[in-house]
Amino acid sequence: MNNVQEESSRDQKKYRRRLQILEIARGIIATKGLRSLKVRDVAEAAGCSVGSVYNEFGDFDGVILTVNRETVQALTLRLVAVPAADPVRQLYGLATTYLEFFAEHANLLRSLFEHRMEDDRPYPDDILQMVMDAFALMHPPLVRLLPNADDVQIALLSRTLFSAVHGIISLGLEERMVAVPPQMLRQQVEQFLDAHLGGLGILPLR
Amino acid sequence: MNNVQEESSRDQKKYRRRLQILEIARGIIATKGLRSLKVRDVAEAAGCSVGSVYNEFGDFDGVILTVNRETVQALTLRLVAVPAADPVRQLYGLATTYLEFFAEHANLLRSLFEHRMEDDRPYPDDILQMVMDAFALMHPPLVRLLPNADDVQIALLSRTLFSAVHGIISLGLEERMVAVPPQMLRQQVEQFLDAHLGGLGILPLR
DNA sequence: GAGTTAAATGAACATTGTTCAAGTGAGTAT
DNA sequence: ATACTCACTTGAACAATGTTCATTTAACTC
Repeated sequence: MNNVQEESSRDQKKYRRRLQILEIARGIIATKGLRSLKVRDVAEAAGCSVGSVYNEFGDFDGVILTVNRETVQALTLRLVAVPAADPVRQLYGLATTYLEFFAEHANLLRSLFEHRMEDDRPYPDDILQMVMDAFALMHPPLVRLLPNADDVQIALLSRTLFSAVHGIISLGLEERMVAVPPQMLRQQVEQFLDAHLGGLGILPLR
Repeated sequence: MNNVQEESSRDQKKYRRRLQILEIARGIIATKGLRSLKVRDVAEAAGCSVGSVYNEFGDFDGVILTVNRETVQALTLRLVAVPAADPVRQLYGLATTYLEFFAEHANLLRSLFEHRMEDDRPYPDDILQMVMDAFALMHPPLVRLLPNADDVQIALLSRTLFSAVHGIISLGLEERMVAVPPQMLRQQVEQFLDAHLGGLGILPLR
């Protein structure tokens, strides 16, 4: 039972620390990259022992995967908030929103796409599914714009188009590779959509 | 001076072992992924001490980067061999050749695009330049197909288009993500080019 | 308050990248 | 042929980092 001095139960404390660990890990990944994430740094910053990190997440991959899971969730929140009134604007909105999110959280996105599991353990299915779902968000507007097309074809097209946008953005923001200026990148993505939608018989925005 | 028993000078031995180390490292990356590459494994397989690996490559990143360098070189060789007679076919050829190469050497390509340097050391410029140059191989055919376009615009378009193809392929081959069947992926890439070239006012192949 | 149990601890261990003092041997000079 | 030199090799030791677990702690229960 709770008394006055203890403001939180054991579970609440545990949960708070879990969040704290995740926040610290996310901060390190975001600012210094996944490769700079170290168990001891996280434990020290969270004011606990390394054992506690393992107790909470099983292994270190568990911390990374949880951060990655939350990254997809945050991305999805941003993407589903794109207005759906005009399907063409929605497609542009999805692309530029992805660009904005990627630019704001480049290292978190890289952690999501580049992290490899130890040995041959499989990547968690739920994360993969969330990524696939996010990439499928172009499906509804495409259905509206191509009412005569096969639904399976559109599903494929949706993934293809989003993957293409992903490629343009992820390589464009790759500072290793003489990065493209961010404003130019937006223009690049939009021009890409102009041409591609045009080629699909859809009247583009410009 | 050489005698009969020693078939090679010191330098030749050194060079041979360098090649051997690279071959072993490449094999491990290709079959088990970059994360499974270990100095001791490489040294043991090459029949030398870990110190010799360091002596030859400076640090372990040096081995990885040399493998990556050779990967881009091999990729470039394949891409420049694409026939240039018909610029439209050349564009399709570049894309499908990239797909083939990526499918054959998925882990080597991932090593190239996903490897991050320790700390904040910069990625070697020559490798970045080679990647950029490879991605610029769509420039000449695009110039021929869009004679009235600004050359800078075409340079941008070339990189955008290749980046898009890269995104489609790298995510499509990502076995983590319920990979797309390989033959379907080729069709996907070609349909992508159909639509995009069409949108650019270029008559596509199909 | 005593007992139970989940959680925390951190030292010890395992793995892996890195260094370096000592040894080796191919080339060279005499 | 012998001695010398110096670049290269070696592998043990070290450093950094992920992982485990016997012990301790403290929250909860009765």
